[in-house]
Amino acid sequence: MSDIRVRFAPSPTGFLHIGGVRTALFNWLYARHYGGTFILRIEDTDQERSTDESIKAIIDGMEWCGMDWDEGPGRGGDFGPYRQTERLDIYREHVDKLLASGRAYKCYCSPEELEERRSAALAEGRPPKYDRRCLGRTDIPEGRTPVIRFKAEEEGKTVVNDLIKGTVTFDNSVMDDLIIMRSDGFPTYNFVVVIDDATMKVTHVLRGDDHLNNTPRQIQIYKALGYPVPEFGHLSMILGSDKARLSKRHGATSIMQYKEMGYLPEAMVNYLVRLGWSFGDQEIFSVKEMVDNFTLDSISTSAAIFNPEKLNWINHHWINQRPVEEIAELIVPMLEERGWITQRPDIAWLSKVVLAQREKSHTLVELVELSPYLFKEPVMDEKSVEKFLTDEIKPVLRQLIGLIEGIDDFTHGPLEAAFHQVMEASGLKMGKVAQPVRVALTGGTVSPGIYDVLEILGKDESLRRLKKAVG
RNA sequence: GGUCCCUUCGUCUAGCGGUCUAGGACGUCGGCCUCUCACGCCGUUAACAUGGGUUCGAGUCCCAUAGGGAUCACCA
Repeated sequence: MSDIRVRFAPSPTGFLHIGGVRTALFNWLYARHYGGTFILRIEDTDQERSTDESIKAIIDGMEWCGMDWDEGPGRGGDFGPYRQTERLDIYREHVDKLLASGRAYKCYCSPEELEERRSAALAEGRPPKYDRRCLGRTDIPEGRTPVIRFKAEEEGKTVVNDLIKGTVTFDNSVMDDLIIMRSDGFPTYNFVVVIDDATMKVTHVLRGDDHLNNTPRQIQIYKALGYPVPEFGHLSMILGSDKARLSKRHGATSIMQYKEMGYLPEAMVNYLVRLGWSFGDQEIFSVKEMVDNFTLDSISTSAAIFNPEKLNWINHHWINQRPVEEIAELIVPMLEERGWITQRPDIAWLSKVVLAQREKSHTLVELVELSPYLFKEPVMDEKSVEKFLTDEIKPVLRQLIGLIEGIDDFTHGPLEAAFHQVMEASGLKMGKVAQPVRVALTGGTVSPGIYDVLEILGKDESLRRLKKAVG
């Protein structure tokens, strides 16, 4: 194992977001490619919004995608705990250290005062920066619990040598003294993320580029504490079709929603990896190919728009790649949900359904919804009945019924022979015979190949439907 | 508004100074195949944001402008 250590650190305030999955994926791939360690850490210092259900959603999503972590919830590790609410002592220790060294100080300004000064500054067009009035303050106001601020560098520049964006320079004068511990005793994000990454010995921080602006202040904290500064790599965001940050109004954003919509994890991961990463002209990647070829230098710097059509295409590809039996297993719950089956179906039989329908399906849900007539009485489409189940064709169908009744091996070969016999006798072309049969069996004009439909339905059911159609 | 990031077909992207009259993929459109619908196959469509430099030569380097995004909380 190399000494590369990366992490994915979501906050459990909702479901696992598509953007988060992509960030996790890049970290995971980086770790797996170089034989490093992948850490899952739960950032739950926001007590108000964090929930256990969300933690479960994150874990479920990660597992569904096949991203396993080496350290973190359920796995343990030498640098835990891996939930921030269980690390409060560690943060306190570091705050004290900063306080002692003079790199942090107590601030008694109330939120109201701060807000007042903030808006005043904004109104005058000045940057809203904390004026340090509590730095070195000796009078302690009664009845106020202070926050603790980090004393930022006043002069010079802080340089981020970003693995993806390149060298980014920030002027220290734009950074103010950020609050590292709130009055309720809970530390804040920009502080804990540093402590966690430092104490967990994270070597590479790969995260969304919405954090790029936070990086210089974090670097200052690393330095103030004497910790080595990790490498940073800031991934650009995933956008919706209107170039705005991906959100609910662009459709599904939760990874598990995609599972429910009938997407395969290998398809999601394949699609997501190509959003911002490329390997020549290759579009289709197995997990192994991704791991083998993943490097940071082929990550693009610009934001990418999430494109459902391409996802569909990739999902279609992977649906057709999986063993049919596995797809059959995956659609069982969907069939149950719809009440189309009441007991566990025969997987060998269900696999035939999958085989017949998967080519035209972008998702598992589509595959299922293409097939109601294979599970229950078909709904007869009036126009199709009128057009194809004519009086002229009925004698032909009766002949076919007669022939079919004599078939014991109800499979493609014998069925085809029966059709050809009927075609010869009637002088009709395949299309003229197949369409009426299709309508009789499925209620409509769209279905898999007619022999497949017959075979899936089976002899008894096929004959029943055909007889019903000829009256 | 300040700061930071980004800018090749509608979309994802290849391109790392000459091989680019810019390649692939999704999508679109057309065709072939065909028992329907699809799949598949073949073809089509369409882009270097703009303006200056640097260079013998720029999609590729630099600078402006424009546009987009992010961020400026006792959220993460």
